[in-house]
Amino acid sequence: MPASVQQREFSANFFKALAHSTRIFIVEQLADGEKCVCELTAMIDADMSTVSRHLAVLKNVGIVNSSKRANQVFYSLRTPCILNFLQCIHNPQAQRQD
Amino acid sequence: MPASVQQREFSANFFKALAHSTRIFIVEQLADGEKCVCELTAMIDADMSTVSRHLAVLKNVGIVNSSKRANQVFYSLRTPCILNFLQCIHNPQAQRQD
DNA sequence: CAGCTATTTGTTCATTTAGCCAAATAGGCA
DNA sequence: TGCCTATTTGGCTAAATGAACAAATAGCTG
Repeated sequence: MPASVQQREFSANFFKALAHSTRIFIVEQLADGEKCVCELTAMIDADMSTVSRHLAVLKNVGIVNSSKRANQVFYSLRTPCILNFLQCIHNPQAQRQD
Repeated sequence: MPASVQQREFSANFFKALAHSTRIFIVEQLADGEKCVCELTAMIDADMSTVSRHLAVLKNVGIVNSSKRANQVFYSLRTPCILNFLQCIHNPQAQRQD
């Protein structure tokens, strides 16, 4: 699994996108199904513009998808394996798969 | 899997530690077994002090272990599930495990 | 002990990021 | 069309990060 320079850049950007507790929260919320910006904003103590930017960061690396219906934008999780990895982070020993 | 605020902070710091292509490279190299700072520095186009700081970042969140032997410090990977996750990042669809 | 090698840490500078507010955009609906 | 709601984007400031060089530390070895 020797990754190329481009692959490493991509991976680093992917991790960067997850490197914020608000974005982790968003990912966890989307595990239950899609949500619009307004729903997420209601759960997060921050401006809607801030939440929108967090979502843009996640979308930019393909972690979430967005679909516009009426005048709302719904975001959904596109990379559910993040959820597995979150478990591994908190319990590394139990998750060895080699 | 509703995480607590502290868990999310921890996860975010974990991802932050991986959010740099040099640190991804280090993790990949350590997949083959432990390496000392000088070996890693020889592979990376950066100052040894920079590599040492990258290793400190990884160690700080428990991604790597270090053990000093003679006057060298050897680093080893403590969270191998990162390697699985790297694969998932590049091929999300193939890795659904639900 | 003195000198050498490996590593870490202090300092500084440039770049990036997060947040808010305000303004712009887009899609209903009267 | 004109208003209202939902969302994104521009502009700004404060804080965090990454890198290099130099200095400090730690452990050999003569």
